[in-house]
Amino acid sequence: MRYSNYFIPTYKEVPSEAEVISHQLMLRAGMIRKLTSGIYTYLPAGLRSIKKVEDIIREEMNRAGAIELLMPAVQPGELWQESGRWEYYGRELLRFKDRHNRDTCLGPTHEEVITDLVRREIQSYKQMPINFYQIQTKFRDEIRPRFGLMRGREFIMKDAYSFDVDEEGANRSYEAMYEAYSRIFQRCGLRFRAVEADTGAIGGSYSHEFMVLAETGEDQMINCTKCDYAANLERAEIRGGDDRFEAGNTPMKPLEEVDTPDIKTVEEVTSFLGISEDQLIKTLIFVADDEVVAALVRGDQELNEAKLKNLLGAQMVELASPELVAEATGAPMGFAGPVGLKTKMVADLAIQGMRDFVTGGNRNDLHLKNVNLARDFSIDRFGDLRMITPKDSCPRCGEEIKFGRGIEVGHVFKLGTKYSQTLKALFLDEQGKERHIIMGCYGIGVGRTVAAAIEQNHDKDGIIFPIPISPFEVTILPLQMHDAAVVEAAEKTYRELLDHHIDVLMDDRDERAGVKFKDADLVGIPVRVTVGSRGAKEGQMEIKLRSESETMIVSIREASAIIEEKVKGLYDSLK
RNA sequence: CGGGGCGUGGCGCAGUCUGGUAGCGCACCUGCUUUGGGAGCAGGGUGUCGGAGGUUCAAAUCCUCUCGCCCCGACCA
Repeated sequence: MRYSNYFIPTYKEVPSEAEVISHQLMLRAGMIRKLTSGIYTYLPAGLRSIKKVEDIIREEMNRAGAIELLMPAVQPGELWQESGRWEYYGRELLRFKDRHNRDTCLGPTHEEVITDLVRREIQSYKQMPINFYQIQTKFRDEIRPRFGLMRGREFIMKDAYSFDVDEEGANRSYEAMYEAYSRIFQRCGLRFRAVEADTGAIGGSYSHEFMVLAETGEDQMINCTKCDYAANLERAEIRGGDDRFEAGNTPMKPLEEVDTPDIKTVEEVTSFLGISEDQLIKTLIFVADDEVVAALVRGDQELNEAKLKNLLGAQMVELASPELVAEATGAPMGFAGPVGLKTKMVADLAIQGMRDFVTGGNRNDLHLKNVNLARDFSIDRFGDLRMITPKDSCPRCGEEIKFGRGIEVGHVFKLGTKYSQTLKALFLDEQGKERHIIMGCYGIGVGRTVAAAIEQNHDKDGIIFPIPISPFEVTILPLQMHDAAVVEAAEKTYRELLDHHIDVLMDDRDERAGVKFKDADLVGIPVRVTVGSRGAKEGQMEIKLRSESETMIVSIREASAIIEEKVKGLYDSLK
């Protein structure tokens, strides 16, 4: 490709709208432009990167036995009503009516469509296992799009769906995808980690997120410093025993009412009563699929909504509105407590060992002291409901854990029969018995992968692309376009590299040397070849890697062979 | 949806408080010089000051409404 015949509009200045480095650099390097909030045009160089990631994904998916197809972006609401998600997916699902007034939506994910296809086409155990994937534009009407391609509303995603006859087969499919994902991100030059994750709105029973390690990441995760346990924050289990307190044999003190005028928050109550936060129980009122539920956690700990949802087996949990809290407890927000409360009650395990604690009194300006389990109230169900903290230890081995941040670039789920049940995807087994197909689903954010790679690979001058996903592998900079010797040497090398199928950008613009250097660094092309008047006269040119500071001087005659070696070496380093 | 901020030439911004004929840098066009790390000089073009309404002799500036964007939070593969 010749630069003069191409389009890479670079910026010298940082656009004010961009906060994170990958967003800034993608704008500055002329890779993307924003159309409106969360919606971007991929400019030619950006598209090249995207395509390279897609190609790597295709290769590895095909290698893992998955089959590519392409499903529609526009989907009938009817299907979503059938799966039940029309109601539960929330406002992220962009809905509208077509001219016949039919409910319609833009696909944020494709479980419904693929399951519909499979239930029509797959009847027999002989047709499985099978795994379909596509690389396609998704639309999710995110509450708050941000950080450029990191969280867009319209974005390119690879989604795959596996179909198996039994649990064992489903596990094999899951493992195959897990392996494929590891290879994909390895080849993209990313430092990543697979962590256990909650299943969220997609549903299902088991999942891993592939996290690219980055301080600017939106997701928090923990990992064990000793064993290989790693999980995202929502998922991270609490080690049994960490919260065990010795209740002791001292008798329980009598229940006592205390006036707490306008004292609501944990800090206010504890300082007013002169107690520590772990002597208090927070009573949080939730709505879980239309049912009001009270969830109890220790005052110094934080409730984990994902765990609450799982414990209740609910589709959706939401913190109750102040009006609903008043209705359920008989008191304004801030005075809820378990004693005398009529709603269903669940509690974190840490509550079990507590003795003589403080709770709200379900009356305005009232708290209760010396409250005790069993004597004063009972709990419908106990479970691990709280957020993990740095003080906790690894749930597997008990060693120290570490907190980190990451960017979620991929997610693999075991879906089980969630969708094959609601959408009635059945097959006949060897005995001629009708059974539900066992599913898995697997996603990769393609644009986000490029953004994450930039987040991990850049310096003050710009992007330092891992070669497999760089828009170009090599750029040639003839510094004096009016010097025939320079142009000739550059053209010769350019032709030779093209002949060897190297992706090379020839900067044939009539620009000053500084401009060409700055642009090459900004765009982050991994191998830079410089041809200058002095060198050309002596039959030499320079090779420099974007990731290194040394420059290598080679003869024009050998240049293309050495460049090819360099390119190969960069690829090999990511195997 | 709650809180905060911002909309002035393609980009980055000043001007708004205190109303008086819209400016700077970069970019762009022409010419000359320059030519290995975002050149210099000279000349030039570029704006319904996000939109609508109002106050005023006069509005980028004051008032009302509205649209959009960004950040924090809630929320979310």
